[in-house]
Amino acid sequence: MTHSECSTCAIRHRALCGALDAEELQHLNGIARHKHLVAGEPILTHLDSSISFASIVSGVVKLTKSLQDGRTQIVGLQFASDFIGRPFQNEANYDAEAATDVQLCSFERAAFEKLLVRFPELQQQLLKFTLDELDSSRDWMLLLGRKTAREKIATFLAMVGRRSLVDGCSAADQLNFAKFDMPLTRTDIADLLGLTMETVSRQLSKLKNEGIIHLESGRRISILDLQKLDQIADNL
Amino acid sequence: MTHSECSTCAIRHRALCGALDAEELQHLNGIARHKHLVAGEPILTHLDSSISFASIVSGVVKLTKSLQDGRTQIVGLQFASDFIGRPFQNEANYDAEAATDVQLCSFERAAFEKLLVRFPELQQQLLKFTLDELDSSRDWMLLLGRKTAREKIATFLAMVGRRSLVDGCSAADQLNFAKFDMPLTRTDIADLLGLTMETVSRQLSKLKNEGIIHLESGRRISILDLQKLDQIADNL
DNA sequence: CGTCGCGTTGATCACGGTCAATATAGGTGG
DNA sequence: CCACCTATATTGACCGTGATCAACGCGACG
Repeated sequence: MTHSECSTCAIRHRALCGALDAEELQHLNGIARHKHLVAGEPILTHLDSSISFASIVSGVVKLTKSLQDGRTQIVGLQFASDFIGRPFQNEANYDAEAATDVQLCSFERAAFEKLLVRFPELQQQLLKFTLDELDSSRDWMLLLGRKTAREKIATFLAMVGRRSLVDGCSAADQLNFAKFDMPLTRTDIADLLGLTMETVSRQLSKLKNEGIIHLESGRRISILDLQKLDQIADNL
Repeated sequence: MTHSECSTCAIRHRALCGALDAEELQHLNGIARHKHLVAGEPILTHLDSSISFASIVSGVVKLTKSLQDGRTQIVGLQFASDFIGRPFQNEANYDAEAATDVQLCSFERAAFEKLLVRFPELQQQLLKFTLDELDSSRDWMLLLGRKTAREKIATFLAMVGRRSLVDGCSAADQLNFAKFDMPLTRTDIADLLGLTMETVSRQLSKLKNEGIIHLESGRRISILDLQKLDQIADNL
């Protein structure tokens, strides 16, 4: 809940605020509040959007939609430097919740929307972010509509693996190996890929037996052959 | 290929240009070119984006993505007044093609992007459009990942049916009935819903036998009970 | 040490896919 | 205007992937 200094912020140049110069940044900093959430905490609901807007400083956030009978689909995974919230509309049409412990840099709605009008660079950055998200949601539509369970799992592992290479800043020059803590439960993975958790578990076991990945203690995963995963993902 | 007068344009107030006042509109009009495409014609490819940006004046455009082996997913359906193109990036990561005959109001890339910087209202309108598209792509992810074939078809029919109520300006006050020409082939519908065209055909026949819709001559469809479709769509 | 949440594995089932035959509708030329 | 042709759509029989139901394993924590 403190005003910390933006200039030392880990996501200063990758996040939305990266579009602003030092002087403009002061205004954003003035309305920013840091929040820490533990895994499972809701961030915003289609009913109550307690936090209007935020940049993710660390951790993973899942965006979900559900049918009345409980069937759930994760419609977006957000990582450090990603933006959360639905401008120009009081309520989002999805729920957001912390998948891991999460640190947010959050903004109150009215104040943030004022800055959006005042600084076109900020609005342009938000537009770029939104266009990128739209691109990846279209990739995901192809996955959900047309890929097999095996291809889905491979696509997902390659994605998370690559992201951990970047974030973890690993010295893996060969770029064919990754080791990370899976930020999602098996059920979450199922809800992201449009599968059941049993199918997720089976497919992971299969990849393990084929020597493509290694599963130690539930959450800890090693990708032994990232290239092979890419091949499986796109059916090459 | 003519400069027509924007003030008489059918989509003047619903499309991107709706954000501009008469004077600003002159600048946009100056770079606009009208194009007519027949069904099946490509609009932009991830390889060649011959038309950089455009508003749809009439007709339906489908955005598709494919795997190497030919499996295809429609990742977006665009109607009159919708915007086409990928700003801030030379190539889109999808293909766009005319699903029906289409009239476009198109813009050359560099000129349009200049206007985007010059008129923040235009950029804001584009942002709003993009956010709306992101919302509906998330709705579609829920459909693709979690709905049954029957629910998918019902959702789709209700969507197209409602849209035809608006466009066709029908006097259907009861709002429970719609009649329209399906703009997509069965294969297109299958690619949109993540099904095969056989399953699409079977589900349509089933709805027909249940008296919820009426199928005359392939493309012409009547929705006899729109409310019932909504119930099926969301499993109420 | 027992409980609880999470994950794995097995047996069976059903939804939707595949392959194939037939039907219908536009479209073209005689 | 009809005969023909090809696209597109419907229907049927069968099959396979992934869902469902259920038992068991395992680790964390009180």
